[in-house]
Amino acid sequence: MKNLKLNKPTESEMGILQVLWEKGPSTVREIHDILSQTKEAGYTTTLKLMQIMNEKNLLKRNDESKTHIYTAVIKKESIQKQAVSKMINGLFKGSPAKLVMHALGNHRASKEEILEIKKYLDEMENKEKLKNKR
Amino acid sequence: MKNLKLNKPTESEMGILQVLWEKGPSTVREIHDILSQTKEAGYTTTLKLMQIMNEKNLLKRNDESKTHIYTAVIKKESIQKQAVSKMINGLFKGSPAKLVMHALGNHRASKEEILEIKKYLDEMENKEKLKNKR
DNA sequence: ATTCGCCTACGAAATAATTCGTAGTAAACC
DNA sequence: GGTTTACTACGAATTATTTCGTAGGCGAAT
Repeated sequence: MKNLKLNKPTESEMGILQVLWEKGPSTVREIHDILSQTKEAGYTTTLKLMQIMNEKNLLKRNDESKTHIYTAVIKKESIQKQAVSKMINGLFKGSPAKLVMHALGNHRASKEEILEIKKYLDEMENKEKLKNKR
Repeated sequence: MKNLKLNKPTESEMGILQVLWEKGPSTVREIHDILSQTKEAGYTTTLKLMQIMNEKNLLKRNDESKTHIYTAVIKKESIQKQAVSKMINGLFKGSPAKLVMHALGNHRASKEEILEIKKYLDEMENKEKLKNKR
């Protein structure tokens, strides 16, 4: 049996994952350079972190060449889902609508985005209706 | 000058805050009993945590009677706002709409809630228009 | 007055997460 | 060939967070 534990990434690990999701497979150096723009940290710190993440199966790596290339194993969508759920269950006590309005209230959305959301809501309502008919 | 540091609550501290927000000012015992339903922990652990939070000014307490009563100092709204921002800037890279759709996609919203959100969106659009007219 | 139950205070252990120094190695360079 | 440069490996220190045992106090019940 494989070691497929459900390891949730720590705060710093999230930082690394986000860069990997954005850039795709990368070397430690690449990740580190990007993270350095925002955050103070030594190179070996980033390296160590990524090694640990590799052990935890958050990342996998290709070490054919001397300079290893890391890839995110865990999918962004799964973390997003998990994070949204946690927030709705915790901070917004079961009300997705409250979260939605907070999100829209504090972060300007473009007209296109607003339309998109409306469309999405319409679809939800239709599905709802269909279900009730049965 | 007062010690008003910007202490962000840890994971466990969040648990306590959430109960306090829900129930209002409470004793350690009350908080602990509620947390115990979900999570294994000794009473003195909860106590210690709340004492620390008091020092950090996350809570304040009334110790007139032997059994102290704690109140959340930090407002739920401010944490919500902070959490939503973090999520939009990090996981959803600047797109509130994506977050919104994730939230609605994975957590059933009632018809009323959907209507409410639509109303909210309409208001946003109107404000937008007014602004453009000026 | 003694015991019992519940409360606070607080040190300190246990655990988790982060950070970094040092050593070793291979390729590139002079 | 010797030196410089850029990597990895990894132990171990540091810092943050969580957990709990133990001591002492106060009031109600016996």
